[in-house]
Parts: sequence; C-alpha cells; structure tokens
Amino acid sequence: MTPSPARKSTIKQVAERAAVSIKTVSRVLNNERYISDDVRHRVEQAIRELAFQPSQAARALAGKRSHQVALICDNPSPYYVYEMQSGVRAQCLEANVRMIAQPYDRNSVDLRHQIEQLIDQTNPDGLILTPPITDFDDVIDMLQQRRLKYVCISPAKLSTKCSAVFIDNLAAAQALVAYLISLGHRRIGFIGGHPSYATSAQRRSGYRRALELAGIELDTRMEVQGEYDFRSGADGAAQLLALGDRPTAIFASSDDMAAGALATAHRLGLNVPGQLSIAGFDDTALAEVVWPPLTTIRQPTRELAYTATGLLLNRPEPVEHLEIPFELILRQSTAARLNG
Amino acid sequence: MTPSPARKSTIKQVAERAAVSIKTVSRVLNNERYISDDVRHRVEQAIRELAFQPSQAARALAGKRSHQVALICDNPSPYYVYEMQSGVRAQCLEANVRMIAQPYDRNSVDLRHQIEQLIDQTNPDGLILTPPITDFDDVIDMLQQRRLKYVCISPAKLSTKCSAVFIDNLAAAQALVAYLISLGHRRIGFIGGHPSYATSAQRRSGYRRALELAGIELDTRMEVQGEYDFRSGADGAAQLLALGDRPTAIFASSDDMAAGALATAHRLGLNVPGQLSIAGFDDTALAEVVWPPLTTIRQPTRELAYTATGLLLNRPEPVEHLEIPFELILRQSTAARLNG
DNA sequence: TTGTACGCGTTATCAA
DNA sequence: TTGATAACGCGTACAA
Repeated sequence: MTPSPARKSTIKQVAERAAVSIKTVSRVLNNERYISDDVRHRVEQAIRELAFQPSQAARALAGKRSHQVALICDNPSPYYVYEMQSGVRAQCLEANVRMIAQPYDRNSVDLRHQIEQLIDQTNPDGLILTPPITDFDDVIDMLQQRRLKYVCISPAKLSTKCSAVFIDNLAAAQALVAYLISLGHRRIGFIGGHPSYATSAQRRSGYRRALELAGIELDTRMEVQGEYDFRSGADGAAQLLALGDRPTAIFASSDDMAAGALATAHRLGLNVPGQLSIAGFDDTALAEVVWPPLTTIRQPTRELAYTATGLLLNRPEPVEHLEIPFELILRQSTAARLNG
Repeated sequence: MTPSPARKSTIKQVAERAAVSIKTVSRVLNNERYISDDVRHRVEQAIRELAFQPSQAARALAGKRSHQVALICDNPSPYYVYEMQSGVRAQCLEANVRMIAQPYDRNSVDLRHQIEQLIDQTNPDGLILTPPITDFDDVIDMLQQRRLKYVCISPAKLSTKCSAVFIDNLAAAQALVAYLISLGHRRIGFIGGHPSYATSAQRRSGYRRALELAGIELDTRMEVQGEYDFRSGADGAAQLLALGDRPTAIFASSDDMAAGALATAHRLGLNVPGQLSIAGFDDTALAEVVWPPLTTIRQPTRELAYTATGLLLNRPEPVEHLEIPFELILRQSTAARLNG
C-alpha cells in the first residue's frame, strides 16, 4: 500500500516517474493501442504509486468526451429513483464514467430548460431518460437537435431515433391477472398508475386482455385511477372495497400502490390472504419488504437502468430496442385459493 | 423568449456581443465588484440572449472553485437518500452549484478510496457527510489532511474541526416516550436502530431517560435491536409481542421500523390503535404514507441537508454547530388512551 | 511505437 | 473600473 499523497498528482508527474512523455501516459489512461507492454506496465505502476486520478475537468475540456452521463429521472417514488441511480451507477463504475443524477420534477414548466442547462454545463456523453420524460416532445426534440446520445427506459412508443430498454408491460400485467383468474377469482379490481405514464395504459390493457381471454366481462367500476404512490393505492382500494359486490382480488399497477391497498385491506379487517388477494408490479422493490408478501411481477428497475446505461456507453452507433424479460414471482399473498 | 441555439455559446461570444472583454463577462458571472451598472446590464442581456451557460469543466480547471459539492450519503433507506438529495439540491440551486450524488455503501472496504477518487476527479468545493460515514475516522482524517471543507449531518460527536447540523435525538426520543407514558402506557417496547449509527444510541438514551423520569423500571427484554429498516422493525416487534407480558406500546427508532412493527401488529391481529400504540421517528417521511397514522418525531431530513449545504457554501470560515428543533407530531395511532 | 505543439473555455495576475 | 495574457491539465493532430 502506498500512502496516498495529500495533494493531487498530475499526469506530468506520472510521466516523469515512468520516464515517458505525457502523451504516453494519456494513451495508457485511454486504453489506446500501439503501446509496448513494457511501457504500459511502467506507466501503470507510476499511476498506482502516485495514486493518480485524471481530472475530469481537464479531460472534459480537452477531449470530446466528458466521461459523464446524466440520469434524468423523475420521482414517482423514492424507491424508484434509488433503484435507477443504483443501476446506472453500477454500469458507470465498470465504464469508469461518472453519473450525474439529481431528482427532477416533471411538473416544473421549465424542465426542458433545466435539462438544457445541465447539458451546457456538464456536456455529458449521454443521457438516460425515464418515464414520463421519455415522452416529452420538447425535451426529445432538443436532444435530437443537439445530436446528443440518449437512451429511453420504458418509453411510450419506440422510436427509430434512439435506443430503448423496456419490459413488455402489457404481457406482464396480463400474466399476473391470468394467474389471479386461475386461482378462481372472477371479480378483480384494478388500480391504475399515474395517467401521465405510458406504462399505466399498457398495464391496464394487460388487465383487460386477461379478463377478455377468460370470458370475464369488464366492469368499469372495477377500474380505479391511481398515481403510482402509496396513498393513491390505499384510496383506490378503499373505493373498490366499498362496492356492493366487492372484488375478491386487486391488481395494483405498482408496488407502492399494492402496499397501500394492503394497508386499506387491513384497516377494513380483511385478513389478507384469506378474503382478498392483492397483486402488483414490483417496480421499486418495495414488495420485498411488505408483509404479507404480495404476488408480484418483478420489474427489475435496476436492471433496466443498468442495461440502458450499457447501451449508451458501449454501443455508440446503432439504435437498439432491448426487451428485458419480466419474471412472474408468485408469493404467499395470493397463493391461498379463493375461499379456501 | 429567445430560441436557444443548438450549439453551445462561449464566454467569448458573449463578450463580443456586449462589446466588452472576456474578463468583464467573467466578472459578471462571478458577481465580482468594480463593475459599472451599465456594463453589467449589457453583459447580462447578452448572456440571456445567447442562453449562455459557463462550462463547468473550464471553470473547474481554471479557477479555485469547481462549483460542485459532493453528497456522501449511505443508504439506510431509499427514502432517506432521496430526502437528503432533495435538500442538498435545493440549496445548490440557489447557490448555482452542482450537486454530485451517488449511493455509497458503508460496508465497502475501500470507501475511503472511493471518496478520494471522487475528490481527485471532481475537485468539489465541499462535501456533505451523513451517518455513519460522519464517524469513520479514516475518511475524516483524509478530508482533514487535504484541507477540504465538509459538513457533517448528525455526527456521533461534535468536533471543533468541522461544522455540523443535527437535532437533539435524545431529547426527541425522550419527548415521544414521555408522551406514550402520558397516555397511560407503562410497558413500552423499544426497537433500536442500526448499531453503527450514533443516533441509535442517542435515541435509546432518550427512551431510557423518559422511563427513568416516570419512575418506570427498565426491563431490558423490552429493548430489541433493529437495523433501521422495515424488516428489522417487523422482526423486532414480533420479538416484543411474543413476550409473556407484552408491551402496550412500541417506540421504534425510525419510521421504516415503525411501519414494520405496524405490519407485525396487523399480522398478529392486534388492531392498532386499540390494543397497541406505535410511535417512531419520521426520518424518511415514510410515516406520511403509513396507515394508520403513526405518532412521530418529525426529523426533517431534507431540512438538515438543506441547512448543512448552506453552511458549507455560505460560511467559509467558522466552524458552526447548528441544532434544528424537532417537532412532535401527534397522530391517531396513539391518540386513543390505553384501554379506552 | 513514441513524442511535440497546440488548444479547449474559463479564472488569476497584473497592468492600464 | 476595465483589459491583455498566462495559466489550469488533459486530449488531438501531426511529426518522428
């Protein structure tokens, strides 16, 4: 172990120590070709000995890359933001790139301006967008106009202009509702996501298709609007469970809402999983900590983020649309058959 | 509204448009003195017209400041991280400074190295530390050695070397437990926080002091260890409620744990708030969305972060220790008197 | 395979 | 109160 110096070392010092030119050190740093092994080793050792770290500022200023990617993530749920950041960061760590992340508010009128400001100031190598910003035309147009690289996570529709990473929300929702039906449920409530998210409509479609395939007629009173957060899930469930012929199962479009529905069920004295099955999407890994366990579709938010960042950093050229398979995770809450 | 140009504008272009020198533009940007109002207005208008944003990279390279602060925040809970980021960011926005934030893992052996790397690469103007990193000697020593500015949030002990922002955890816990006692409770369970956080011990002390002042003898079986997360709260409550003479109230050291305790209570058929009162710290704003409402100490995490960042940015010189008053929030869960 | 010279866009220094 | 010029630490273009 070399004690790290109190002052920052520069590339020049490394060059002197390794008895090579500055440019050669730069070559090693950037993994360029045409370097003899001997020189490379010498340089690497000097870097280690001096605990040298290149200055982001200087690299960004001199080169074409800034070695930074920006995560533009709105905040439906802190868990969601956290998972996104973790996924992006993991990939950045491997690529030796810095993540720039900060909570954004989709409701601010000058969101586009804020993002533009970020771009001008930091000159990121690329951006990761999450819903619903993926679907904001003014933002997308601006990125396009500036010829910036970006990847969309779960966009409303796939574009030929940029890469996207997503899961098949419709199929996933359908699979989960079909499972509830297979347990014997016929009256299944639906709590929708926030209307400004495209995934909300996709998941509703999946719900409806599952009913349709099972020959169950759609009862629109069984569909309530949510906002992807705990509170709206609790309210939505209250609305559903106040119906005369109330549902025997509830499908919530996110885990925050499913957890809210659970809370309401408890409040009403419905002992899940005896009298009510609750299922939902595990967008935010919240289902992991909920008791009793929910039946969920595991949407690996972190993996979406990780994959998207990989696409951004490692495949400069082609536009790709990558679908990540969802995984249906069956848990205890709905494992008990309806009415024993 | 000026249509923002597709390409980034430079300080040089601004200077030409305002018919002044580059340096003068720089003066305006940095709020330096000795500028005539006339010139200042001309420059400001040119900046607006060109939608000019200074390059972070160039500023950082040329100047002594990088206009960036780093938030070194561990992840006891995604909500906590989110609140911290929001608070720091709000202050950064006002000061026109960029926040660098990314989840850290307190368990990684090379945490100090990771932070050092961040510092070397980004050269931040200052750092915000959160527990338990505030109490890691190797990290603190490194910061001290490099003469970096940093502010600690809720550190284990106040140091004369750096500023700190905190609430009186002992007094807050004491107040909350005293309130439970005033409701008639005598057997009050305690679920502690993660042992590596200093706040855990502080809150336990508050719990004990409240009992002591009420003349209630401490029963160590009533104190269980938690880890500040939902799961450990649920487990801790299960342990407490399995006792022969089980507690009539539970005080959890965080809201995640309080929510966990709630879940356990429901599972056991204890209808909160009939047979059991649950109270806790609202570290992460989770209590806001829990049903039934918890009685909490609102620890304004976001405000702690906001204040700490303000200290860092606006008071370069003196070391200050700032205490933020806590707030006791009475909610339904414990509002009902014991046994009606 | 390696080195030299220049420039990136801003701030700092010093002179006017 | 303003301006000219030299850094800042690295990547790029080109030469050796």
